[in-house]
Amino acid sequence: MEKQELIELFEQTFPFWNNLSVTDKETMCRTAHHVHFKKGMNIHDGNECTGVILVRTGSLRLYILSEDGKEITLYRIFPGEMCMLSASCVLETVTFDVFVDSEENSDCVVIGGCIFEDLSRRMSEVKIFALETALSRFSDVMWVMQQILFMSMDKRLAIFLIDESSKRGSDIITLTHEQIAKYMGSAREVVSRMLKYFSSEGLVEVSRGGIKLLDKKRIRELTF
Amino acid sequence: MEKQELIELFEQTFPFWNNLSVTDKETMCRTAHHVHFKKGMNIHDGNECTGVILVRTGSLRLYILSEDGKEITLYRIFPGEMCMLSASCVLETVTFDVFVDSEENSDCVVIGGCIFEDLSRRMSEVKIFALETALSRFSDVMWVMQQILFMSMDKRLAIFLIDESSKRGSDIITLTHEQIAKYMGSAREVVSRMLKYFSSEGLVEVSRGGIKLLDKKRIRELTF
DNA sequence: TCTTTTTCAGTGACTGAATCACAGAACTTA
DNA sequence: TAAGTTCTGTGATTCAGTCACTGAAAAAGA
Repeated sequence: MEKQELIELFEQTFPFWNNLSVTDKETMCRTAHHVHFKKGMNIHDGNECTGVILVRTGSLRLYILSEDGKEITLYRIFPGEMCMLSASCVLETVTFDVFVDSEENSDCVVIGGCIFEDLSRRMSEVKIFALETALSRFSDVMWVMQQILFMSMDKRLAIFLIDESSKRGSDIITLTHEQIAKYMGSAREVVSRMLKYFSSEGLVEVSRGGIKLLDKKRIRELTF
Repeated sequence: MEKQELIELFEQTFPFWNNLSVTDKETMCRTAHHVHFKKGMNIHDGNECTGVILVRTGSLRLYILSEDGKEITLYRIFPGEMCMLSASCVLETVTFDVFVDSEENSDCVVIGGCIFEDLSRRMSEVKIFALETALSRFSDVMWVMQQILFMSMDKRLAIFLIDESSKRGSDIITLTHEQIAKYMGSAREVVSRMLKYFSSEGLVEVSRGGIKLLDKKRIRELTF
């Protein structure tokens, strides 16, 4: 990856970039690693401080894990966004363990936690950016929680299908029931059964590894 | 409330206090209101920016509310602590609605949201404090979520009883099943049934409005 | 190409917890 | 002491998650 390219990426990602000293800019560029993560690979497991991860292509999934292996997806990170919670050392106040997987083959740029930590200690601007980035995900997480805690499965699945369809810009969702269940914090069988019900109502058409939305209007009604 | 008393409170609460200008200190003192909240009273409902609330005596309960009235308690705020999420205007990145009730008769000091906002815009130190305070609760909320999502009722109730007993420094917990259910994000009947089971096992003794912990050792074992 | 293996989906039985609809007991207040 | 309110107990029901297993479809290997 070109240095110029890296600088451009940093410019658009970090509002504080232009206020950094030449030395700090140099350090950032020199220490930033361009990393390719294979689909399904675990990137961060709550232990060491992986650092700040910028996603260029692909997507990451951030989740919590129970002792008996149950996962709840908190949110996903798409190109242009970044993962701040993986830089646990920058955010001492965040004490719960998050896990990060690469959902697809993803190209990322990783900035070592200590580099960022050093910057954030010296420049309040950087610290504010880190805190705000982390805090803004708090709201995403609360939305997920409200869905899991307050909404019925049919409503949640409808919301998921509509969201996913608009995000990907397609009426065909190529995800397995297992994946959907993970995103929704539910179980595969539950998703399968609900999809079958949706299908019997003519809302969707299910096939192996894919769901086609037939009647978005009526699916959307379920989300109200 | 004496001005001197107020200054002392601010000194121990806000690490940035001594770096404020005399004018700012003056403004803070002049605009801070000493408010008494009656037990059970709603203090903040997610709409207007109530401001930063410092608890002096009593306790507040912060919770989210579903459309059909179900509540999940996120955390509680005790003397010496403060509620930052009620200052929604200071934290633009927090977009979900929280509700705050006074659990008991509580003496609080409220600093208007706009005063704090103005400060935080001018002094990065104040902004960092606000963000860090809010973010530190993120971890509390995640702990609550992990309990609700991953743990069985008996374990959760055991954790609650042990926590509450150590917090109040007493083996007798004077809460109704209804209150416990609200704190735990469950239903009264469920708590009643589980308490009856605990009682049949000789772990606790239940009476109207109170629970006496008989065998803390075995209750604690349930929390593992 | 034809197996073999792996991944994905379908299904019935079961369990835990939330909800509903009561009833009765124990305090409070008039 | 009666009446009202708050708190608790209980059975029936529903919903979602879990378990155990099956078959179907796709991918990999021979």
